[in-house]
Amino acid sequence: MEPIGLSLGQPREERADAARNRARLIEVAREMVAELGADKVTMDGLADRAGLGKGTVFRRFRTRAGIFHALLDEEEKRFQERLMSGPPPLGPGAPAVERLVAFGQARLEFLMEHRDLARAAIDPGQPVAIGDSPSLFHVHMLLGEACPDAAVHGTLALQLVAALEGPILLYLTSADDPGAPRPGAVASTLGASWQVLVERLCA
Amino acid sequence: MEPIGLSLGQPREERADAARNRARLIEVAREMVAELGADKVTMDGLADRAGLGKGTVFRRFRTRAGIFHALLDEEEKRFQERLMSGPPPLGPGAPAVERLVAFGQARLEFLMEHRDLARAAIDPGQPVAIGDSPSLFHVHMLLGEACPDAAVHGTLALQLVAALEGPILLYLTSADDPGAPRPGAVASTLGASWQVLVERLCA
DNA sequence: TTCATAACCGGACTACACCCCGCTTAGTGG
DNA sequence: CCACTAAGCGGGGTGTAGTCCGGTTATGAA
Repeated sequence: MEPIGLSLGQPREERADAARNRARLIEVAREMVAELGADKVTMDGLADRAGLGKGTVFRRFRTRAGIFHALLDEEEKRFQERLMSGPPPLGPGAPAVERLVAFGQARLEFLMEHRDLARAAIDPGQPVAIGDSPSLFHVHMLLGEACPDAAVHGTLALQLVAALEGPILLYLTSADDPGAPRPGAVASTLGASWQVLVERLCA
Repeated sequence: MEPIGLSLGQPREERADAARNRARLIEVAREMVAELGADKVTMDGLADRAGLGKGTVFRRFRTRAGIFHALLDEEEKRFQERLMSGPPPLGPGAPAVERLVAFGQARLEFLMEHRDLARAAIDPGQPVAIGDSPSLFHVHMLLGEACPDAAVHGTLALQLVAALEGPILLYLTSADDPGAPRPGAVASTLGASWQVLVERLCA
């Protein structure tokens, strides 16, 4: 007989050993990033140090970028928390424009803080998954609330997110560049101009 | 005796054989891109097909991305030409805001047309050189003219360029994705929203 | 024409991302 | 407790980016 009922979204839950290994890999990866920098972390090295086979690493994370994506995701969750249920103006309770400004500035700080991870999480030859990105969703929502008349919300939100994240993901030099300006300074400069952008857009 | 005079900016002109090889490599690379797609072009393959050693390819272009950058640069020059001396509103002669809008729309079309090259020209682990990018320069100039009151021009221009180029460089799926929307449609949707962005910013 | 030298060339070599497939083990139903 | 099966595991194999260095050649000067 077949088992009754429909299968779930995930065909099967992750096996216990697999989950254990994922956790261990993430832990070791975090150590290695802190110790050597993201660009010195290799799949072989990670597997060795975790005491696991190379195949295991790839099955869990698909690609090298996948590892850093997983690391970043953990931080991202904490950031989400602040948006959804933190104090205003970042969290709910303030006017939309204010929230948008606050979001941009917080997001810039977040990205600057984790920029090595964020850069390493980009999979070359694979588009950055923005479609299901919480950033895009959040900006889209606030934009619809703040300027209901701007007809092209979807696209505009995409461009705003690009304006916010692009400079750091694409154009900025990496963290260990000696001639780089202080991260805080960059974030606040970009933040100021984000504010101008948003406030004029929704005037 | 030492030769008189100061040395030039470039210590020495490129040797004739080197120049010949560069030209040949670019030519063959263009063929291969057209024939196989950018992601199927390998350094070994290029060297073989050009009848040259691999070392030569790397000396001329530094990295894999460097090749595509060189290819794109040739197109880019033609684009520049239109900005500097073409008919308005893209070229000089129209009000700054109009030129900015026109620039964005032309740039989007340009990037969509060459998006595979543009994507391939990104060197992972190396920031995209925006500092000396003509796009940034152009936007910066027009922005200063169109809204002299927006204090943060430099950064704002950077963000605008990111809003323009980011979606295509970062977030869009590549050309040979079957489910992708028509390039022209993407460019014009993004273009419409670029217009909203610029016109409100400089209102 | 010949010489000196700096730039150039080729291709073997290294390192790393990612694939593959036979073996092992966790989870399940009897 | 046992047998069965699918998921998981390991680590050798492959392809490609990028490095290195001994031999070669273009170029300018004598």
